[in-house]
Amino acid sequence: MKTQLDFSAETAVVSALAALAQTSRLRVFRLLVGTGPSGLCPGQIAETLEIPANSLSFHLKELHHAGLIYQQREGRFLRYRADMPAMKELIDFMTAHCCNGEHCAGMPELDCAATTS
Amino acid sequence: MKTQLDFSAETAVVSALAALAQTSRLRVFRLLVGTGPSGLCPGQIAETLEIPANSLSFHLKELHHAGLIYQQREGRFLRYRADMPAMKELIDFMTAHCCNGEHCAGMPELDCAATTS
DNA sequence: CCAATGTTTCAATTAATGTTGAAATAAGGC
DNA sequence: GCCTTATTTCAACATTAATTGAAACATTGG
Repeated sequence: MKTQLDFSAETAVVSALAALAQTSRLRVFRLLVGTGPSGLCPGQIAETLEIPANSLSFHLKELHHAGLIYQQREGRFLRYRADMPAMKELIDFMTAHCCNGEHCAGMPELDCAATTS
Repeated sequence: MKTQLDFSAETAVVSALAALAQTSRLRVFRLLVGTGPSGLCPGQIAETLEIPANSLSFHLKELHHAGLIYQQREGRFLRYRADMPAMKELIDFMTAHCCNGEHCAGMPELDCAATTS
């Protein structure tokens, strides 16, 4: 078996990782995960995390575009929730490509000088 | 129990996510994971992924600073390997804060108009 | 010591990202 | 319809990240 990478889900994974690779956004997402199906409105998030409303809006959009959260209007409020299946997919990808699915050991040594033919 | 976030490992997690949130770096890391303990030298990585040597060096440094890979000199070669325990920690963090450790359901509804006291 | 190869650093450029204040939009209550 | 509140958009700015060519450094072999 040859060393080979599967680039199929790559762009989606990179987007999701990038969305979470920022302090404010990671906090927002964790907060939404913590509140579960009830979700939260931007006002509550902004107050809880002390993020200005427009900055938060920007970050929510990023998370939304990455497919990690979704929104639902409720009157004049907008409720955001974490997309748990999407997050599960991300973790599954990471797990699959971290330890090749299960273990992390045992590969034959390669000679650095021997370039791939 | 109150909604509360643990910011302890946050900066490390953000760094690791940021390191992986880039196509070239994700490919490099996945390649190193794939080769396991034998690791690879920059030359091999550059050739395999068709990344210019200096660009690769930049990305390797980023991954290294994020603690996801480590290097070991072997003569005039430098061997890079994925830091599997570090990756496992990252995945564990993600898992813990994705579904609160295990499940993803059941939280009481909150009223958006009711701000946290 | 010199030449050859592998790898990194440097400097410069370009592109992308995060933040902010002010203005605009959306919906509900009067 | 108008006021109030919630949320988003816009424009501008500051910061940071990615890419490249050229030069420098490190190590081995002759």
